[in-house]
Amino acid sequence: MSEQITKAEFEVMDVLWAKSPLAASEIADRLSTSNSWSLKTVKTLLSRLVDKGAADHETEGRRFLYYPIITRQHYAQSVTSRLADQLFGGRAAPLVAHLAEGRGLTPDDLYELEQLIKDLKREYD
Amino acid sequence: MSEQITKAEFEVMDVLWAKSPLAASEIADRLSTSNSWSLKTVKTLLSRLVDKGAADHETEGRRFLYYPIITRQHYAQSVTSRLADQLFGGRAAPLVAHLAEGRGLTPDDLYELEQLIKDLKREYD
DNA sequence: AATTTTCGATTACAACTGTAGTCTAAAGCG
DNA sequence: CGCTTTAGACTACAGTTGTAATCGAAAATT
Repeated sequence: MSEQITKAEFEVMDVLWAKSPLAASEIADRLSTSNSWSLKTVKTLLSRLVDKGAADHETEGRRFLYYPIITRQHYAQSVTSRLADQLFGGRAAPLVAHLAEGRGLTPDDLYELEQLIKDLKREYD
Repeated sequence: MSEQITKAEFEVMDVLWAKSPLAASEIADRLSTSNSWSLKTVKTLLSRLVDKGAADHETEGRRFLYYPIITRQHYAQSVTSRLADQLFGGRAAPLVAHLAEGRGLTPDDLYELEQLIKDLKREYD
């Protein structure tokens, strides 16, 4: 199911998550700020994403317009979940603690988290 | 610096984090419950971890006793941080939200988080 | 219509990973 | 003191990933 999306492939997906459908050349353009991949490279990555079922394309004239199949939500969730399981026995608090320790959460972060927790607690009634 | 530790290598590190120093055969034994790797495989993984600077060994008689160089703390922090950056622009709340949505946080998780946040807020005074 | 450009498809190729096997020397066994 | 076991060192080999290049067909240009 949820296949291994590699680091390079993720960047391509991130472009598609921001806007789709897009042609390969458009995707390459949007990636050109962050990377220096040739168009060929981007096309290879796109093919692999299609093979893996993470994206697909429709045909427009003689070129393809790509769009994501798996959602960013879904992907984020599965990766986060896997990380939490592996590193923290599935518990959220140590994960957040590590974030806090590693880089400091801003007061905004804390406020946001507080609200989130309030909401989640309300669900338990 | 903090090198790429692969999935298989991580499992070996996890054994070392639990107890060290250990000989290769002991490590293989401890892994045998979760995996079915041959001793050779474990030794290869150990060598690679040493190459990557994640572990090292001391000599005892004619065999090696391995121990971790990078700590679990450090590793967890760097992986968590990278994930948060990549997926959530470095913000913690969406990360927790995803955990919550994906699998449900237990009331205990929430309580723990609440305490953690309280502590962190206190630091801002 | 002939030439150039542009697509996607196929192929390349080295580094990294998973998963060992072989080689060599030392250590213990008989 | 030879024979077997055991350790680490070195080698292997297919699959994945990063990073393209080449090929053949269709489209655009001149």
